[in-house]
Amino acid sequence: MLKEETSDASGGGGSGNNWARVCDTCRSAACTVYCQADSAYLCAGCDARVHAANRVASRHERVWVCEACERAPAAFLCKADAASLCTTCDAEIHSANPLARRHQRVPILPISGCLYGPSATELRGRKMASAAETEDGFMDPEGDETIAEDEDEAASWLLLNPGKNSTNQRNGCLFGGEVDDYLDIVEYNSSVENHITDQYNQQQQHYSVPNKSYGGDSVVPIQSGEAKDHLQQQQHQQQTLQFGLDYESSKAAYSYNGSVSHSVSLSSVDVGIVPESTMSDISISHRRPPKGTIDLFSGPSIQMPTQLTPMDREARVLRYREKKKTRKFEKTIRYASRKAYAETRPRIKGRFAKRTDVEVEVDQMFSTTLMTETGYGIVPSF
DNA sequence: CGTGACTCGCGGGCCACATTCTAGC
DNA sequence: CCGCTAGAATGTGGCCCGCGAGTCA
Repeated sequence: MLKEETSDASGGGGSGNNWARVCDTCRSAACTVYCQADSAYLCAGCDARVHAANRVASRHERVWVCEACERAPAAFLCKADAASLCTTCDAEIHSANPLARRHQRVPILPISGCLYGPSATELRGRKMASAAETEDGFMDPEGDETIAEDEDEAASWLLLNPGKNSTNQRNGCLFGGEVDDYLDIVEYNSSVENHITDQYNQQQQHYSVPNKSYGGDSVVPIQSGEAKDHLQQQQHQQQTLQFGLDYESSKAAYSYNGSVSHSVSLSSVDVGIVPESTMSDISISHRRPPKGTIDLFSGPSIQMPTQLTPMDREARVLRYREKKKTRKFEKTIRYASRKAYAETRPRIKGRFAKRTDVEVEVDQMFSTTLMTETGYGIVPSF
């Protein structure tokens, strides 16, 4: 019904055009809230009317629309700017300069009922209780069997990330899939801090944002230019990478300045190409943890929860389903320069073959040209 | 209904080498 | 502590081949 034009609801509507999104119901007024259950953008009037219609509708969770682009659900509240921002705008605005990066932001909690009624804290409990209801929009249409399957699968791998979940739990809110997903990305940047926070600062009340010690932004994933276009690929990648993070190696990863922008002009860019320098920074912490540190895969760092409350399990399953919806299976290119080289290498039956001296010379010429045209950091071999 | 032969599609392995990273000095 | 160097590890794309699933007699 109202699901048309909402496919970009997951924060992708950031800076497409400057026009505010119109209400999906009346099609006349600018939307002010996004209803997660209906997947619809509504103006204040329609929101009040639709969600006051009955008790079920009144429990629909809504989030404010981004104040910057007015086209996507807000995911973060910037305290410094006193503005609600979607993930895209948040990333753009707060990666603009070092000062902006230090803005403290907190995830926006969904609201339900009357927008000026009960507090979000009260409503959170309701969401937990009603999460299994079909009108929450998360119910799997495939039926109970699939759900049980999902839950089993979810339980099998979601448990690998206890710290993150505990953070959300501490926050007292099960975020919508979009926000939660974003936090998973963010967690690449902030996992270290959150990990420590989880261990040593159980009293912290809200999702940890400040990150002064590393000079980077713990909330906004650094993205610019091409990298922003491949945010989703990075999501997947970073979700994977975060499991391999450890404190020492992540410190190195935090040293990047976030202003890297590479242009990729290869013909086969239909896969997610991650800016090389950024990814190399990431790879610092991923590929080979320095000796003397503990890899999460081999060490005892992951503390598997011995027992899950039904609420915990439900929350994890919901998060898993949301992630499952947004999974990206496209191959992610971590090093565009290596891709460029691989594409130019001679092959015999698909295998790389040794190059002749002539080919080496040609390749050197190509490398020089490519470097000047694309900005890749390709160093010709001598 | 069970079994063997055949086809089809998927996924892993292989290759060379530039790049990246670590250890040692 | 910093810089340099040597060596090891990593990642990249296209093709081949094995294996499982599906179909048919």
